[in-house]
Amino acid sequence: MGKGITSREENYSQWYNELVVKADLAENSAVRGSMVIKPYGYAIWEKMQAQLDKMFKETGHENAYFPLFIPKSFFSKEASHVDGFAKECAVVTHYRLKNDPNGKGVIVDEDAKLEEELIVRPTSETIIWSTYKNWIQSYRDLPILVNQWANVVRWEMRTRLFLRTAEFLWQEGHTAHATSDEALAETKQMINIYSEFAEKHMAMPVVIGRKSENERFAGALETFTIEALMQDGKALQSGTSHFLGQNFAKAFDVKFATKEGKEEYVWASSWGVSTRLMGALIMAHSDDKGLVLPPKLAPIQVAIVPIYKGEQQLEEISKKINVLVKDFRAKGISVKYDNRDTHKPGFKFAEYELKGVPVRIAIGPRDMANGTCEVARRDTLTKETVMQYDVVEYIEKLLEEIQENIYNKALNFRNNNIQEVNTFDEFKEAIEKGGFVSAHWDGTKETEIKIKDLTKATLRCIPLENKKEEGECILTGKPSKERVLFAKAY
RNA sequence: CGGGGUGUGGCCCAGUCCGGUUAAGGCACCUGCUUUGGGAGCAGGGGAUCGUGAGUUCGAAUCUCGCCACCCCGACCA
Repeated sequence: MGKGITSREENYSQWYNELVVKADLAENSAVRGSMVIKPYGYAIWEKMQAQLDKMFKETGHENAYFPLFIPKSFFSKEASHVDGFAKECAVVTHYRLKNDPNGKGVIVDEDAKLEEELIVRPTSETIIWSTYKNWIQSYRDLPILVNQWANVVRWEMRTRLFLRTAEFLWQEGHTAHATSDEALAETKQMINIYSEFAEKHMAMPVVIGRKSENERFAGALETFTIEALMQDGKALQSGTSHFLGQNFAKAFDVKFATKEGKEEYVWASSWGVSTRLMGALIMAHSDDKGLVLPPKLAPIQVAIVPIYKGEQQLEEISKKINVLVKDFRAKGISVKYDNRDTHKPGFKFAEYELKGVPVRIAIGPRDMANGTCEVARRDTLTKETVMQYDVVEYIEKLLEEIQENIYNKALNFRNNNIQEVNTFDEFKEAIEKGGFVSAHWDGTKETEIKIKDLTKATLRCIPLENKKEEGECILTGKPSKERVLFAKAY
C-alpha cells in the first residue's frame, strides 16, 4: 500500500480512481471496462443489497431470476427500446470453440453458429414481458411485483470503476398492474424508496424529479430519478423508476380479462439501482485521506488497535479488548480487533482511515493504567479519551451521530450548490462553477439539446417538490411555469 | 469510431533522441536482528521473453515497418 492519494483539488477523477483501488474496493480486470469487486467493496454492496432487499419485501415485492441471454428478436418488438440499447449490446453468435488447426490456441468453431443470436441482457424488460405473457390471464393474476438481483452488460465506450462499467450488478424491479393509476403509484413508491435509502443509509441527499422526454428511459412514458451532487459539482443519476404504460404489454401481447369481462393490456413499471451507488457513496463523503463510510453501510464499524511492547503486554491488552469485542457484538456493532503483529499502529491507523472505518479505538499501556481508551472519529478526524467501562455505549451513540453528521455535511454542500439563475449568461457562469443550476426552460427538446451543446449541461430533472413559478426560458425567453435543474453530469 | 499519448520485475519508472559488456532506482516481496502511542530502522536476498512480429546491423530496450493492448480528449451512456 502506497502512502497517500492524490488530493481532490489536484485532480478529482484521479483521486477517485486511486481511492477505489487503494481502499481495496475494486480494480480493473483483464477485460476492458469490466472490474473485479474486491471483498471489502463487495461487503459494502452486500450491505446495500440487504437493506434495499428488505425495503422491497416490506412493500410486497418478491425476488425471481430471469436468464442472462435474450433472443435477438425480442429486441425488435419495442421500437424505442431497441433504439436506446442497440449500440451497446454484447451479442452471442456461437456456442463452441475448437483447437486451431494451425496450433495457435483455440478459435471459434464456425460450424457452431447459432440460428438466432443471443443478446447479453442490457436490461430485462423484454425477456420478462415475454414471460409475463404466460403468467397473466386475468385481473386475479395482478399485480405482479417482482424484483431480480442480476448482472447486466452495456458495451460502454468509456468506463470508470463503479460509475460506468461494461458489466455491472444491479437490481431491476418489473411490475405488472391492472390500471394505469396503480402502475404509476408503484413507480412513485419505488423512487421514494430509493430516495429514503440514499438519504437514511447512504447519508446522501438526493433530489427526486421527473426526467425530460429527451432523458427518459427507452420505452417509458415517464421516468423518475434521484439525482445526487458529487463533491466536484457534477450530478450523478443514482436511481430511476419508470412508468412504462402499456408499451411492453403491447409489444409482447400481454392482455388480461377485467372484472367486467373485457380484454385489456397490462400496465407496467420498472425500476433499478446499480453498483453505481458505490461510486456515489465514495464520492459523496470521502476526503483526501480516503474513504468516509456512513456507519450504516460500513462493513467494519469499529476497529480496535492495540499498542504494546512485547508479547506479555499484548496478552494483557488483548484480554481487555476481547471483552469489549463481545460487548460490541452483543449490540450488533461490527467490530474488528486488529492484533496483527506484522504492522505497527501508525500503519493501521492510516489503513483504517483510508478504508473509511467510522470509529477507531486504540488501547495501550497508558490506557491500561488509567482504564481509558482513545476513540478516533473518521468523519471529523478528532480523538477523545473515553473510559473503558463506558466506551461501548458511547460508541453506539457516536455511530448514530456520525451517520447524521455526514448526512448534514453532504446536505449543506448540496444546498450551497444549488444556484438560481435567470439569464443565459448567469446560467453559463453557474454551470462553469459547478453544482445544480435551477432555471426556467421552455419545455422543448430542441432547447434542452441546444443548452447541452452550448454548455455541456444536461437537464437532470424536473423536481417533484417544485414551487410553481412563472418565468421565461433562459435560452429562448418563452414562458415557463416552473424551474428545472441542470448540471454537468457523470 | 476521430485526435493525441504510452507500453521496461507485482507497482511507479530511468535508459530510447545519439545502438556497444551484467538494464539503473524507488515501492512492494522474502530472511535476520532491533522496534511498536501516526504509514519503523539496519543488513542481506529473490524476481525482467524490455507489449508483439518481422527487418537493418558484428551487435537492438534503443533504428525501420507491421500488429496488439492500454490511457487521455471528443461523439454515446445507469
